[in-house]
Amino acid sequence: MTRRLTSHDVAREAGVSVSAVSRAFTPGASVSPDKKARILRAATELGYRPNVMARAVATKRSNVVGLILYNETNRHYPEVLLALSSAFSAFGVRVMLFLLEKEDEIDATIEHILSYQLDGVITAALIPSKSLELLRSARVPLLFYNRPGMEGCASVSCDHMTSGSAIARHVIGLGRRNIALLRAYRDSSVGCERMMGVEQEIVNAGAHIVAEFRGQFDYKSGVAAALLWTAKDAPPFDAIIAANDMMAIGAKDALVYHVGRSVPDDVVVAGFDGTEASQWIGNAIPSVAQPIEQMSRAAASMMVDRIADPACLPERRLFPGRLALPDLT
Amino acid sequence: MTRRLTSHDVAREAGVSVSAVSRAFTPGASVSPDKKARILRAATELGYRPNVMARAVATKRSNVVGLILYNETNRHYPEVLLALSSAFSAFGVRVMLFLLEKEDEIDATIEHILSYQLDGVITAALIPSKSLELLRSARVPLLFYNRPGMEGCASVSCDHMTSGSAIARHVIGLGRRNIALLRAYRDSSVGCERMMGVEQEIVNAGAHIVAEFRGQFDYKSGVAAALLWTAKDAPPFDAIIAANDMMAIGAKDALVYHVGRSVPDDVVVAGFDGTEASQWIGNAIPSVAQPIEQMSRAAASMMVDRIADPACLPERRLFPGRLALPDLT
DNA sequence: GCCACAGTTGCATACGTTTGCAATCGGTCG
DNA sequence: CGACCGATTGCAAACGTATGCAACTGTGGC
Repeated sequence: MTRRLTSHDVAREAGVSVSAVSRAFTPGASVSPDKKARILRAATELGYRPNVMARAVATKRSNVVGLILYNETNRHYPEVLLALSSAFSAFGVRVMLFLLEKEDEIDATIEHILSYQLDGVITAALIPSKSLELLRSARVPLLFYNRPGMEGCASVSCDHMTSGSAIARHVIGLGRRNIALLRAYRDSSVGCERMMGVEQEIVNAGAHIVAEFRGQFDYKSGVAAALLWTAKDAPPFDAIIAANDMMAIGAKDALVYHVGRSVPDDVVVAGFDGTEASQWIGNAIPSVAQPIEQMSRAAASMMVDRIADPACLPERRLFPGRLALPDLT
Repeated sequence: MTRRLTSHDVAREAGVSVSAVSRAFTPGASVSPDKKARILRAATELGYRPNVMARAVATKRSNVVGLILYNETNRHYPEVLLALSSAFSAFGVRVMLFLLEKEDEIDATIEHILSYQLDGVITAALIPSKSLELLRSARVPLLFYNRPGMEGCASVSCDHMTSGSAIARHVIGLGRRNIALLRAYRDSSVGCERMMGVEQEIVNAGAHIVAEFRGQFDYKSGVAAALLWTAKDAPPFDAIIAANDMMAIGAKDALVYHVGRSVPDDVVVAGFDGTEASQWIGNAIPSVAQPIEQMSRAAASMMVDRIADPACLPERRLFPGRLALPDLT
């Protein structure tokens, strides 16, 4: 039964005290260079690595942040998770994932997070004010990702409204005037902001919203909307703008394969997120991509700052979307 | 400056010792029912939650497992991550993500993992024998996910070979005899196993492999392969089987939109993974889905077992793929 | 030779929990 | 009534690290 190596073992091996070992592994601590070298040599020789958990208990800092995500089918979040995890690792910070299976798990999740002594929390989910208060009183820095966020809370978001205006301008620039809007459900802040931008641009340009439908961000919703809009008695339209790419692709497929319309000749179909699929030759959906890399890096660095100085101002950073137009070769 | 609540606070409030508080929060510990109730009441009243880090130090068990993934564009892994995280949360175990940006980070990552005192490690990446030895000597249970794994290592995988046979049988059942193979790079075990199954079935059925190409699991590779195979002097083919859906969709798109072939009439294109995109009307790619949910649940329960009893046999569980045929309505 | 001083070092304590052990308690059985 | 037994309880020592503080070192200035 081999016991795990501790700083005591290294101290004995190098002929110094445990304090010295601890200091050798703490950047900027007061150790003479030669002693530090001797300790590090002994450590690598024995195969010692400081115990992060014990360090966390002693310093009250875990170097781990929590990430709260919905377990929805939205294929966008996994990508965000990877980008965030990668961005944080540049700061030596790890990410622990907290998935919400159901809406009402959020309070229990916050309780979990509190007991994990995390240094901070990034959430892509809304947080009820009760839990928000809990986090605040425990002084754990909070950062909203793509959420409007509360007053006094830091956030990193894509500027969905101007993204909406941009895609609408592009569609209108293609000569379309009668536009059908494939919205998301009402409490999706991202979906609402996008569509607000879209509407505003349509109004400004004097084009028309001829039909609306609320979907669930998924392929099926797109199909359903397109079928509904092409039933008889439905008003004619020459463009569809959907709140995300999945719905746009669903609508496009239904138009082409079920109804026999030509896309983009008869109808231009546009979406959001700039997913890979939107750029495939077979889909060729104009879209607006979120700058996930930049947003993640910003989130990571803001979080690290807030951990270092909790009194740091709750900045809200907005990143513009990037128009992603399919390469029609 | 409010200090964090500790078991001492609860003990004082409830008029008991810290040990009693600890036992009240430890299932199966020896506390009288009424005292336990009093403690829990005091705890919720104060808003106390045990400190998981400190507990981890004391018990040498963190209730956190590490998950090693490649940061590749493979859209399949994020889904696995979510499923695993969800499966583990049923056991009260959290998942900490370790992303490999580059191939050579694996050893450094293992070092990190060791210093995090994780209870176990699930890896979708190969692990060099040096690091493997490190993990083994630290007695941290290891589980390979969709990797052949070493001797004596537990693993959970999809049975890619029979999946390959199944999809090939399906393609041949559609009357195709001249099949082009869109392989993955040589060191992808998943890709190789799939193609071995495919080849075996083709040979058994007396059909022919008329062309081969190695891709990178991405859309672009599929496009490139299809263009290559339809250049003049290339042998004719009536089916393509690709090592995953992305490549299959790329090949299909190139055939349809660049070359003007009809899919599936002229050429049947099949893939692997049963992604949502493969089932879209516009793609309609026959595929084989991995039973991610079941695999994740199996992985979680195996890992939990191995944590409880490290001497537990290194079982290898293989799950059959599920044929995913597009709904051609 | 003495003092001030900056840089090192180790001791001891703290971090918040768990747990072995011994003590205590109440009850039952002979 | 005493002995024994099981359940409960608190004390104290872990777990592995960080760090304030005092002691110690060697240096230079007067």
